[in-house]
Amino acid sequence: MKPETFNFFDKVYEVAKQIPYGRVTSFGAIAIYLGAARSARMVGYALNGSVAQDVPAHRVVNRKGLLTGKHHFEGTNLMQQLLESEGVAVKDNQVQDFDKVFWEPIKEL
DNA sequence: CGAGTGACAAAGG
DNA sequence: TCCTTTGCCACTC
Repeated sequence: MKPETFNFFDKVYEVAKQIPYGRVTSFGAIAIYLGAARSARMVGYALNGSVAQDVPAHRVVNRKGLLTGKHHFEGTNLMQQLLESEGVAVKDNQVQDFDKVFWEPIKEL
């Protein structure tokens, strides 16, 4: 694997994999950590293949704590169930105590 | 290589 | 924090 292969997408996967249990992060936080704060959309775009990358994409939500990408999961409430199983309170597709479970790769990494 | 696209974010109302 | 508009930028075709 050459460094050139380690692109934006791959970095997103690496960061997402490092999200601690019971914690969530936002697309913007990951984007900033990757040095592309304005490419937050790409983070979500990359996570499209997160399932194939064994990435817990259910821990990645938008900056409001909303499970914007639940539509990309199998079921309609799978994403929420996964988070609740990890101890993250989710209500109406929105993460409760978002500021408490928020995990910033910038600080942690 | 140009046009379209998107799991967002920030700014304005 | 709600709704709308704008910007952005990496990826795909």
